[in-house]
Amino acid sequence: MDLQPRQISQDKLLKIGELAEQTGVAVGTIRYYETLDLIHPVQRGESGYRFYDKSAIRRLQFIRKAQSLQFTLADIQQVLGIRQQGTTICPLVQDLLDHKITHLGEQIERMQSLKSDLEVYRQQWLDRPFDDPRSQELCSLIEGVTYQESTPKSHHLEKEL
Amino acid sequence: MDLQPRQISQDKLLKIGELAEQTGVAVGTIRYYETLDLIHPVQRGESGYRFYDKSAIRRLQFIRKAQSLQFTLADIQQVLGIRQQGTTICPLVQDLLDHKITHLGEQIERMQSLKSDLEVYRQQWLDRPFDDPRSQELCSLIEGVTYQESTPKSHHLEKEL
DNA sequence: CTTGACTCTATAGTGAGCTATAGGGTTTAT
DNA sequence: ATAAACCCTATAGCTCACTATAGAGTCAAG
Repeated sequence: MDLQPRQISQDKLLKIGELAEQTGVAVGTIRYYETLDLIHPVQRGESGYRFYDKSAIRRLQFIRKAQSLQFTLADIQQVLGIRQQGTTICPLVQDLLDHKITHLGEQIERMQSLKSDLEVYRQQWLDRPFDDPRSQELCSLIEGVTYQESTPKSHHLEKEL
Repeated sequence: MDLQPRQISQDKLLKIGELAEQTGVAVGTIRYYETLDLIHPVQRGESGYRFYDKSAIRRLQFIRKAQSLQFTLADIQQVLGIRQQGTTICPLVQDLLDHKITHLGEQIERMQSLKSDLEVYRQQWLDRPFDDPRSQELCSLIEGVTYQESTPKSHHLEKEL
């Protein structure tokens, strides 16, 4: 009956499938993210269809980048959620960022250390003939690598990022 | 009736609770790892109790280290499993190591890049007064960071490690 | 004006890595 | 000899991040 169901459209808006295609994030995943308040459509059509603007693309890209770096959706929720509430909670953001930066630094160090452990291991493996019985010992190269964590409860770190 | 239930004990063996305490890995988790063949007791008492030697401690530490660096239990299974079968599958180990080393390098790079993004973001946040309306824009600093992945299907990487 | 591709909601299932519980047996200290 | 603290198996449940399914409505092309 109405001529234009998308009244507000300044630019062209994207339906969820189009957004999915442009970002490589599955439709179902986008809807799932919405239940977590990670992303919302700028409007809904009368039919209930979701419509997104271009910022949704950047938003999804940000989420994917953070995720690929081991940030959980809860982490991302925090960062994005705090933003939405304006600037009154800056110290909180500050803490969060400091925390993440520190943890990231630690994790990079540990990954670098494991990487060189593995490189040593690989080199030893290469230098040795297949049937050398001492290959058994090589495991100590891996098993023996020093491993100190900041907290005694080893599970803590993984949740800290 | 028998004087020493632990016949073979050259050194003193650990019961599962002691192993758990010494490593910080929960008893239930150790039993769970056993179902995955990641670790086994050196013997069972007549009662069915598990007894471990010291190598079990190093084994669990290795597993935790690898895990904290995003290796899955399946990855660890492979590395440890291959070891157990001797040296006949060296090329496979080689591939696995190469693969992991490469991926680790990539991930380190990406983490470094995110870290500096976050440092910029934090600095900007610090430089700006709490009530500055432009704080909104800061999000583009995070949302706008360049994000290129090696594969178009973004989910692949996480499973590759 | 119908067909097919798309969308909606709601709910259930997946896999990884555990954690908890039930219902029992064993060891150890008093 | 009895109670606490430990151990056993088997099974169920949990969190995270999705993915799939059912059952229904909507939109765009021919």
